Amino acid sequence: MTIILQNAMSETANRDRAGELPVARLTGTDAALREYATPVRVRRRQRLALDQPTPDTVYIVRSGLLGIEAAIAGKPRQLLELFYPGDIIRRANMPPLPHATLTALNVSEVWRLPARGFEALLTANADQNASMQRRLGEQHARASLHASIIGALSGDERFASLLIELGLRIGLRGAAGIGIDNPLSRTDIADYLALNPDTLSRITSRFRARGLLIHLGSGQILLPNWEELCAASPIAATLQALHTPTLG
Amino acid sequence: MTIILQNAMSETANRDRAGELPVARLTGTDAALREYATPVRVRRRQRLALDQPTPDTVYIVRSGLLGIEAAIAGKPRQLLELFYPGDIIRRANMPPLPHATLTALNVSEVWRLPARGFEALLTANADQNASMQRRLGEQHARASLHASIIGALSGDERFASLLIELGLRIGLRGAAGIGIDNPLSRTDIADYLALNPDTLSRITSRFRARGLLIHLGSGQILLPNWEELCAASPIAATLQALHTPTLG
DNA sequence: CGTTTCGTTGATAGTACTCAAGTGGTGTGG
DNA sequence: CCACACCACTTGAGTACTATCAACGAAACG
Repeated sequence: MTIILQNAMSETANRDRAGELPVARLTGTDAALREYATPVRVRRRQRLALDQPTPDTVYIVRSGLLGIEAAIAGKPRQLLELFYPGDIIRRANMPPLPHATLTALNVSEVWRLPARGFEALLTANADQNASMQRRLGEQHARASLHASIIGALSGDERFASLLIELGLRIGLRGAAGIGIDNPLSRTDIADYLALNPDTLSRITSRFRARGLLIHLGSGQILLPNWEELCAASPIAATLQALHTPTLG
Repeated sequence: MTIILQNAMSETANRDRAGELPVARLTGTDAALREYATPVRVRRRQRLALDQPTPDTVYIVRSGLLGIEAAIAGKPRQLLELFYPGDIIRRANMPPLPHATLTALNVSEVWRLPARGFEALLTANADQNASMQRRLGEQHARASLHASIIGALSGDERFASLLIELGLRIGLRGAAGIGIDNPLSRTDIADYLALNPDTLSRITSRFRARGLLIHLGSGQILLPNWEELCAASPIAATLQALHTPTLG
């Protein structure tokens, strides 16, 4: 099965994807951005400084997968938000919760900008400004949807929604289904979906029994039945809209 | 008690507040904004068009209190986000969920701008751009915190957090405690906190028994013990940071 | 003054959490 | 090569919390 995945043609091969090599092609606006930015490569589980709100560094994801962690006093750790290539990360957009850290969930490359440079870039270039605005709006929509998922969906539905999101973002279409490489750890998923790790384990067992999920080992999973997986989440259409790259 | 509230001096009287008269004083940036904007007055429960994502109208709250509602298929209605004076509302920042509507939760005034006018405003004025960016960032932080609240806190803690938020935003400090005028309906609160209305009723009963909440009738409530209320929420400090107006 | 709507409360059921024991894979040392 | 420890994960039993359903009470409205 793994071989099938590796050789499979992906329908989404023309866009950035977590876990792949950093994109080399630069658009015009990317080149302008590059002048202000410092490229930073991070390994898996590496943390990026996010504690001090005053300097307010801006990160722009080039490749890989990152996440914001935080913990409310006396409560288990939470994974607040996931960041994909193109996303903009800054402390001021996150709630001032204790132990808020930006962590690379996979090997990633980000561009680091001082807040002043970011602001200067936006005011200098109207197109750049509009595209950043649009991207921040998408991220806001995703954050709001995440609250909706946690508040309204059952555990099974939450997990199905995450699998759909990951499939759309970093999935590779193969003959046996959609393969996902290097996903989040079980603890990460539990923290993201506001579930207990034990409960999540029960859910994954149910999904395997239903034929929705196959564990391939070493962090590789396979989604053999995309149709039925989408049927298991009441927001499959919304996820499709938010996690498919806009062509414009 | 009502009289006490009406005559009470408020420590926060110098800022916009829901339920009061629209602010009349315009700063320089406000005046620039005003050229592009159409003022719209809405009564309680009035809905504003938000369905079509293409024209993407931008609303800026001048006074009052509004909220975004949505419903996932087969699930109860949700109140995704609350908007206070100064907030920026646009469809593109919200997830594409069915039945998404913008509703005035109190008598309010908003400024309506076409998306093009909003963009033009931002590119024309760097200060305006920076301040809008900052505001959108705050709103993002609040949306993210809301997910955190729903995901990690118990029903009692969620309700305490909402009372603190409302107290900070629209509360009037009186001799008997902090009074709040015209709050959300019971259903609104339940939909916002991702709780069942019946469960919420039990929680309010507990809060009254604990001396944290007094119902005054006709939508007026009183928080007699702010200290203890803050102790009932693990994120009181975070709420304070996000819902106190920045002096800059 | 009836009707309607909203809010409260009790009994019951469902779901997820907690704690604990068990399983499987991996790496290390004998 | 095997024994062992270690870790992540799984699974079972009991518990806590919230949802559901139904009945009741109170306030608003015509």
